[in-house]
Amino acid sequence: MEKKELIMSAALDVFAEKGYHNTKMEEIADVAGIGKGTLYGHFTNKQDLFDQTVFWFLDNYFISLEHNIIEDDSIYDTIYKFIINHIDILEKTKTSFLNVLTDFSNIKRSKEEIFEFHQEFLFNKVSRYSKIFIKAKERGELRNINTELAAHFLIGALKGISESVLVGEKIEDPAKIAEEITDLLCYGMVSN
Amino acid sequence: MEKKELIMSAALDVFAEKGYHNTKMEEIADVAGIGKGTLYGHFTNKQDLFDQTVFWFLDNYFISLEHNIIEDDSIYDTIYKFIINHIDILEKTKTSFLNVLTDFSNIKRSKEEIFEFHQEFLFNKVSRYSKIFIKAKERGELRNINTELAAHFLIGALKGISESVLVGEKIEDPAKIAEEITDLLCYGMVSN
Amino acid sequence: MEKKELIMSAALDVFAEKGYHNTKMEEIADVAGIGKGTLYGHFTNKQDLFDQTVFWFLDNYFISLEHNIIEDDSIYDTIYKFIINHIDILEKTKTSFLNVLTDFSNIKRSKEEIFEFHQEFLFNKVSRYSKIFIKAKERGELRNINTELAAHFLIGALKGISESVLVGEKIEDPAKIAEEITDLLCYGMVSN
Amino acid sequence: MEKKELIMSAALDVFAEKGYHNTKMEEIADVAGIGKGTLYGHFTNKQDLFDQTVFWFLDNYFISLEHNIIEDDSIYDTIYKFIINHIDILEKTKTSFLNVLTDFSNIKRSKEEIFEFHQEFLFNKVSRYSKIFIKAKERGELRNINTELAAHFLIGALKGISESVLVGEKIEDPAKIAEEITDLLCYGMVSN
DNA sequence: CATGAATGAGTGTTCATTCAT
DNA sequence: GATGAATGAACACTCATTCAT
Repeated sequence: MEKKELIMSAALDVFAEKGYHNTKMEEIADVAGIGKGTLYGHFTNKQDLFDQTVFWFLDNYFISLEHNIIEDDSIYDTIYKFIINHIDILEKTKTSFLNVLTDFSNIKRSKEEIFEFHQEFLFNKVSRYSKIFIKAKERGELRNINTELAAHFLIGALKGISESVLVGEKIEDPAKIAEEITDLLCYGMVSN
Repeated sequence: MEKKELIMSAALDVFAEKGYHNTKMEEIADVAGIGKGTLYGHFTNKQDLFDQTVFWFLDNYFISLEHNIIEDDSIYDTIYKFIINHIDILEKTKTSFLNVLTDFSNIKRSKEEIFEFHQEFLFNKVSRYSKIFIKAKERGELRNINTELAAHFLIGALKGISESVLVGEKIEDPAKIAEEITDLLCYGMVSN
Repeated sequence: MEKKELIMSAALDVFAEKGYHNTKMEEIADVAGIGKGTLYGHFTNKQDLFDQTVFWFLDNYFISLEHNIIEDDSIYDTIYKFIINHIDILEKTKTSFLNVLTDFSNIKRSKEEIFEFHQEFLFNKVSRYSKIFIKAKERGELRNINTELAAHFLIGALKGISESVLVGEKIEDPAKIAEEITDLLCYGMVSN
Repeated sequence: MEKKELIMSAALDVFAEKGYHNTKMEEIADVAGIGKGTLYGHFTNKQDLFDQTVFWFLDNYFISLEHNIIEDDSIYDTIYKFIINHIDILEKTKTSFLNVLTDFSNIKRSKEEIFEFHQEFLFNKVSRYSKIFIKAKERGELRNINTELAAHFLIGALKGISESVLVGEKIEDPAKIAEEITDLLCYGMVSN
């Protein structure tokens, strides 16, 4: 792993555990096992380190999220694998990094930057999740639903899982949760 | 409005716009039109002001959320009114205060406090939303679904709406959004 | 007791226990059982309250110090009674207020004020103690010693007693201490 | 001189001149010619800086106090040299730091800390001064006097000298003062 | 290129003092 | 005159960032 990734990996851990404002550059350096000054050779400043770390994490997250999913998978299988993969990542990163993402808007930025960031980040996030629904719709599996909305449902559920983990709960049966989410998303809640 | 509410109202605006760490006590005082020192006559410290403001907002939020909803409303009508009310509150508070809530865990607290808070807050939040699904289930309107999960779906959708507003989008047609959400939650996404 | 003395009495207790800078005007008011604002009806400000309290205490202290001492007393008897009276006052005020006196110079004042105060206060203090030695010298009881110096010896001894009390020690045998001090001052320490 | 001593030296000057509570960390930094933040690299906080400075000063003070004193010196010579050394230190430090010492108990501490400190500090101080009397007693030079009491006499006299300096007086003739103090302590004040 | 000692701008909080009641 | 809610100046301390080594 190159130095820059080493730093982002350390930063990910610390940011995720403490949030942006409670994370000290020195602690990141300590966790990375390097000197404080070295951070500034790779990143302009704290905000830059945070931003790059988040996008680096997201890239990895979305790649991992699609692990094992193949083109032909039904929407059911796709979501099911999403959940399993998500829980897997949660356990690996040992933290609910997703929670940090909300921090994004709380970093001191100008209104314009916040706006721009949200545009980019939210679009990025939602569109990534929407993708699967759009594909399924194209395959004719789905009714004419609002795919973005479905993405938000899914994100809400994943957030709920993350929060449970954050509170210290152990995910005993990922398969069951995956089934419940998929079932509810697919068939709705009303009795026939 | 008594002084304490005046302060919390100002705090709500500022916290929601800037997040906990970027909010200066002085600014809250300025917005409230009072002196900085006066804040400390009503709240122990910044964190206390934040905590009380959040819970005060939540209480009002949940009361407003149930506005117009009557006992006999079907689950469809209940959710529909939820959405409408939520959008209404969003516009009134002019901020997406819900986003601040995530800040909660990011304020410097001991692990134990974070844990305790999350237990209390998340349970509070989820259970409030779950309630309507539990009731509907009791009335026989729903399949044997996981009501907490449904709550997370709904929260995800509401969060999505909030984020849109945060990004500056205007909610053109609340009714349509309400219908979409309710429809998707009720009937799922698969084509029968 | 008139209001002003009531206040000074309360101030004495609090200043003596906590020192000037750790004493809050509100606490003095509380102890005096009056409102905070009332203090400012009797004293210009905190410093004025402190100054007046100190001089008021000193006046009482020096009066009490000479309790029971009569014109004809020998220097031995005079010092002996001084010690006894000093210990008595210490127990009554329950604090070693003398320690506060050193605080005088530590209050924020201009160089000139500090100078002026010290001139007045130290002169006052030392001359009061010196007086007895001067009288005794006049009566021919003493050698041609430096009376101010003798006063400092005595003050040092009294300070030592006060400190013992401050540390929590109980003065078991005032008479013995009084005898030791007087003896040492009178006859010196060398073996004839 | 290493950085830490440089800081304590500056702190000594400022604390001695203004007292604990009127001394700003920034001023100490200014006097030391360093940045405010640097102080915190060497000391935990203001109180820690004060405590360490006091004990550092005391160590140096007591070493200097015994300058030139040799084992065989009579009690007279020992005290004489004490006074001369004390005046010498006073002039070198240009401040009456001894006055600061009284501040010790006035810094905000818990009752327990004050107690513990006094125990340690006073014992330290008095026992250091007592030492010379104890030794002289062992050599048979002295009557069976209370050595602690003699120490308090001496401390009182030194305090008196310090106060004179504080008030701006110049010590014209240290030798004379030393003689007077020693004489009075040795032979007492009563005429044969 | 790496380091970490040094920096100083920035902010939460205290408390003497004021003044409307 | 008495009150105590309101005020805001003042200060200890933090931590992102720099730069000499």
